[in-house]
Amino acid sequence: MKLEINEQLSIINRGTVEIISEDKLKAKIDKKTRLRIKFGADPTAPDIHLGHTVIFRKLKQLQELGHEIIFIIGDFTARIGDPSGRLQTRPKLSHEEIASNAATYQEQVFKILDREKTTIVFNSQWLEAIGVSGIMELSSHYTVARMLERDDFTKRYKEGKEITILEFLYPLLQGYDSVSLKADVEIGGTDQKFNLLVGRDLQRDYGQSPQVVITMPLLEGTDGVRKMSKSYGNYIGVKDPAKEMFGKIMSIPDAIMPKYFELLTDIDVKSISCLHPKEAKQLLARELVSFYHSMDEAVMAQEEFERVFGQKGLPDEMQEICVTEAVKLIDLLAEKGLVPSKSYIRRLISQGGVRVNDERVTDVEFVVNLQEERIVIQYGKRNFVMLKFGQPLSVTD
RNA sequence: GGGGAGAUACCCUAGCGGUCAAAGGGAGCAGACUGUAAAUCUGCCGGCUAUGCCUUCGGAGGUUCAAAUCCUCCUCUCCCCA
Repeated sequence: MKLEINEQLSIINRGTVEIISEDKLKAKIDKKTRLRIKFGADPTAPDIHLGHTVIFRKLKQLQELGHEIIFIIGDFTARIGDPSGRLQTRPKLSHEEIASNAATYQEQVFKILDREKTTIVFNSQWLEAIGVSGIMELSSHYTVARMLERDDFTKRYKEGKEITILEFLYPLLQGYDSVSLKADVEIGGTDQKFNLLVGRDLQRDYGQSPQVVITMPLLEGTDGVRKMSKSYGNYIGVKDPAKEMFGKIMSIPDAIMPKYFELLTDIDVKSISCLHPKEAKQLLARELVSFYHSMDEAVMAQEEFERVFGQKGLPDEMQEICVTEAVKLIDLLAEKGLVPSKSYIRRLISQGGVRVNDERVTDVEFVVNLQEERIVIQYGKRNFVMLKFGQPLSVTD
């Protein structure tokens, strides 16, 4: 159970970008076997994607090493609405939304972390109480010049973009969390480095031993370039259905595959180097789908993937639509809300991206006739719909 | 408080009275090629009852036959000075 310090460190080191500092971490472990490890997240968007799991996996490892994971739900900060987006202030979340976000968040997090061994706290517990005088006290511990050292602040400042005071407050509040919790270690993405360091400074100012900071790499999304994020549309959600997850993983560029293996699985990266990239990617996809769904679903997802994209076959489940009379393809898809607009589907057709029963449709005015038993429409690379002859749902009008 | 610059489609950015649904780049989508990889080539990329019509260039008014472009007010952002 209890490992040698060096063994512990080698586990902790795996995949991390930086530990500030390793010596201090060693000293802390030496002194106290069970460290208080802090990680915070705002429950603004409840959907967790693989990018987030990089850190959760690290927390899990630390948990297995016997340390205490303190998971902060930033309900207070979420309520203010994180302004770092840019021009638009995010809508302020209500208590109910935060509560429900926090709940779905936890449900996903505990696919990785051990619920029993995780302490969950809400930062409103202490931030609610500090009040204006608390903020004043807190802000006196840090200077504007130091704030502006932060990369993105510097950049925005130079580019003439706005920075609100609230944003200056953020690192301070986050740092204050560390003070309140007397954290030994705080872990975060590399983009959090500054905030994590502020925590150290504040702890020192408040007479505590500064926390050790561990940063983890940001995982690129399915485009392989930008960090995985819901707003870039390049994310793979842990709640994504098995088949979708499988497909998304297959679409990542080869170049970032090793990184995915390293940060998202326990598979030895070296062991995949002899595989054909496609094989390796399938292994990756299977591994992840198995973890977040099940082995069976992973196998099924792969089978279907091969069939649909390898052999141009059909998925075994498709959305079904009931039709009662001959309709124009365009109207059908647009009215069912399957495509954003009629212009969109028109374009798709004229570009050869639509097939009806495997035959490419070239006529924009194409009318679906109901002679055939079943009609399968493929629009775009991965969207399928099956038409069924049906009775009208409602006769009244 | 004073002075200056600016707000353009998902993002960045041109346009500065008609030829503007608006150049260019990125992202995205589709086709070819493939391994739903990369690279490359091609096309698309506001909406519609579609050779035309409608709504868009921060907001509201105004000038004009005609406005993203000119004027007025408003909102917001940035810079310089205090």
